[in-house]
Amino acid sequence: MHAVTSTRERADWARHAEAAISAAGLRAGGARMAVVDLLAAQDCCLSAQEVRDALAALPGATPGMASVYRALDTLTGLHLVHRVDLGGQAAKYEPAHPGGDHHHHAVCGGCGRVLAISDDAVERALHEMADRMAFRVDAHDITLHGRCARCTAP
Amino acid sequence: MHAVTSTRERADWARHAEAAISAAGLRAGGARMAVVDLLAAQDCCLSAQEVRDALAALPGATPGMASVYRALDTLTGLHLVHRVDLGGQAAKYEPAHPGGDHHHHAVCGGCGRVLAISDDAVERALHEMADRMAFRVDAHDITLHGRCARCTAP
DNA sequence: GTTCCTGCAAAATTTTTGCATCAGT
DNA sequence: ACTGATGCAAAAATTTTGCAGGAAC
Repeated sequence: MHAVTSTRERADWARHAEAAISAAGLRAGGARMAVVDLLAAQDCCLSAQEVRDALAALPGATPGMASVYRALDTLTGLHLVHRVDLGGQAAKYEPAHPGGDHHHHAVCGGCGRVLAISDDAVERALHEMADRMAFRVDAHDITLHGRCARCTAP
Repeated sequence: MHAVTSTRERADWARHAEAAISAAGLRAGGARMAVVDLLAAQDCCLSAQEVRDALAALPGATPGMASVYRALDTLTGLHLVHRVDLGGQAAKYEPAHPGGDHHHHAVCGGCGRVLAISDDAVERALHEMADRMAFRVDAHDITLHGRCARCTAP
């Protein structure tokens, strides 16, 4: 039930993102590609600040926060990145894998960790609900709040 | 399927909130109670700024933003209020009705309106998933993004 | 060479905190 | 009266914007 993203999928996403950026008539700038490459290597979602910090830890020039935000905005606009609001102050971002790896998030109130979750039955019920609604559903997010196994003390 | 909150439920919530505040050893201060009364009258969620603006439009003293935030924090801590992050910049808040009126949100990308939604099948699937998980689920949020009927132009 | 991208700095937004004063119990 | 709540102001945190210079195509 843990949504796992394979190394293959990650590389695929980075290539897909690069192609989509190019197809949109946009350029492969340094900061933008650094963000793509960093996100491609992630399992879970990152905040803009976390993206910047991670890039700062890497060799090479560190992009400014503004460029990180602009890159994330652009990628979100191209549906290459999914923006996630988990209740903290800062929004988080993660790669949107075209085919599989559709997942949601469980936030532990104890340690703050974010777990990826996925469940076919829930997705099915959600889609059936969407079909019955007078609302065209483009995307959906589910966030669970609670305690992870490690933080559930007896 | 529209989650409707009756006048009765609203009054109940305000009374319940007042009792819970008192039971927690907290006081019925002016700003705090103004926020409770305002939220009790709402159908949908409001941001802190919207709460403050609505209170400013009412006769009587207008509480400061800090007091609004503190009231909302306190109420959220007592599980009287539910904090909702719908993807905008500001968090929103709505009364947490003890028994019924468990609902989620659909955000229209066209007009920005927020619709309340609820679906038993989805809730059931979600609870079944929670039972299978190594994670104690205390609360969950579902947010749909898309277009409302009015904004789906042909 | 043209146009977009980037970085810095400044600003706008949202939320939190310190402290003196006021109000509820 | 005692203690917690409030308001103001300042600060912190997050995100956006303007503009000059640099990079991609």
